[in-house]
Amino acid sequence: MKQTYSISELAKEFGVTTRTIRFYEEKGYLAPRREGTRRIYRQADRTQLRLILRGKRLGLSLDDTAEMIQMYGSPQGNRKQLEIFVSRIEEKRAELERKRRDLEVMLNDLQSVEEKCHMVLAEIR
Amino acid sequence: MKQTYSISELAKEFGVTTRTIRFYEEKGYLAPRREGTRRIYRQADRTQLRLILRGKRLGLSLDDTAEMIQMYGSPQGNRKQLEIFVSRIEEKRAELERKRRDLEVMLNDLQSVEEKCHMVLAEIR
DNA sequence: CATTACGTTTACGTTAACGTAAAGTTGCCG
DNA sequence: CGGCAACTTTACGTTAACGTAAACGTAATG
Repeated sequence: MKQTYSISELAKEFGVTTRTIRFYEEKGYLAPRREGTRRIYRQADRTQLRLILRGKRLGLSLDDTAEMIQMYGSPQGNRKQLEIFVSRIEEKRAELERKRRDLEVMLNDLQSVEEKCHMVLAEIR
Repeated sequence: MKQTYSISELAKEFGVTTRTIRFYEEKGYLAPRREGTRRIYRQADRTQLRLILRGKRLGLSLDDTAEMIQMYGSPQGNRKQLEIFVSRIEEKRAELERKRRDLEVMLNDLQSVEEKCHMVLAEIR
């Protein structure tokens, strides 16, 4: 289990370009250490990148994803702030739940199409 | 149950702008009838729009979504073609399954954060 | 008949998320 | 020491998915 990674190692591992990784840093979503001018990524950076890419796959904007990642920290603030926070979490959850329903429907549709195909194929023979 | 809709009715119903709907038509993903110059949308168009927006919510590109919608038709072609078709379906399914796993994880994470919040809130009182 | 509401086409503008190219630095290998 | 491989910064380019504005048509309403 490696401790640190170069930018191209990370790029390779996650199937993105180095430009993409630098772009995320440029936007403030990654902050690797430096060794001279070289970027050094640690486990935490790697995790951060994984979370960003996960959000991306789900069609979230970088900003939205970053907001979600923020939420993963331990909850702080007074009662009022916490309640606001909870309601923001609820919003995100509602959005994700909707995506999940959409996903279920699409998967069902695909499956039934595939079954149809198999039936037609079985008949051809 | 209405038979036809104007563009702004559809826009309102789905929470998009008329520009968006015209854009989809411009790209060939919608083809409403005309009454003079006015666009008239029927149930099939409405369904088509719903499917497009569903794909969008899941972060699919318009092209990808259109490809999926295409698949919903009844399967055609000879054996070879059908087998290729099935494997394309499988690819889509794999992609969607991955999204689903991503979603599950994010939802779990959000839930546990929310629980933490409630615990902190309970302690504050 | 003027205004208001809704529709149309045409066309240029905008934003997010990178791609791509140029030009330079660093470290190691033969 | 020459050269390649991997890294760097800077900066302009690109694409999808619309936004926005102008300029016009039509039809119902006060």
